[in-house]
Amino acid sequence: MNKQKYTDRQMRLAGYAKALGNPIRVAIMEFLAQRDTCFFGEIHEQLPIAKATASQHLTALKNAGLIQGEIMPPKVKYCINRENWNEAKQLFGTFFSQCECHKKSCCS
Amino acid sequence: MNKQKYTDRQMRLAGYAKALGNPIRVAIMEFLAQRDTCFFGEIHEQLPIAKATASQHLTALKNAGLIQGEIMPPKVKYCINRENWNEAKQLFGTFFSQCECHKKSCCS
DNA sequence: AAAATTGTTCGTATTTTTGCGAACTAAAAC
DNA sequence: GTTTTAGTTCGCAAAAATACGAACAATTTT
Repeated sequence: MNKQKYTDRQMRLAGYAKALGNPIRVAIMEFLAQRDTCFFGEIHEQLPIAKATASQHLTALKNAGLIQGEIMPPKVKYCINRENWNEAKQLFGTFFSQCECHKKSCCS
Repeated sequence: MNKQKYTDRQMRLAGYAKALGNPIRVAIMEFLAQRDTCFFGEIHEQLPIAKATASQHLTALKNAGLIQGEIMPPKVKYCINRENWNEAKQLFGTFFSQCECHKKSCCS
């Protein structure tokens, strides 16, 4: 029974991936990446979903650590969480460089 | 109602991300990346889950396009799908370079 | 031919995700 | 103080993900 549990790094990578595993959330992140200030309303305007649903997706991204919210009554400004974004960037970078699939050596 | 639907690129990125949105599947991909030939049994050996569950996760990765299976009776050999792996690598690379968060300009 | 090996599929149960409208909260504007 | 504005949270329903054991299929071995 040498079943090894996955590592903390794998957990973190999976967590970020899961957060990005939905086209709406990808669109939100890209929208945030392009603009300096993003109020909820601006974000919601771009999306073909109800306000409540948009709020949920933002909460999911926030819980994953990819964004952060700042309350500016009566608005809420969201922005990318730089620290975690960079961690995710690094994790995915390392992940994808594990297999240099242009070489014939990987996968027969 | 200028709600724009997400793009095909965003869909593809989200699809790959969703497939990687689970630590077991991340572990499977990393295991495959390290070895040239991987039979189901070898993969399952590494995982703390039932055979049926492992098979499901492999099917999920295969449906996402990240791996491919080759039947070698009575075994099945899995390997990374190089073409799609490279597409995913490129998609994530582009995605994460959209916001150079070391600059102060992004997110206040 | 019978038995063993190697995985997949089926059936089921539990949990999580997704989405919406309605109700709610908090500050701003009037 | 009442009304607007801007979002969040609640409650619900439907769908998808996760996990397992049992049954099944296909080839190899005996």
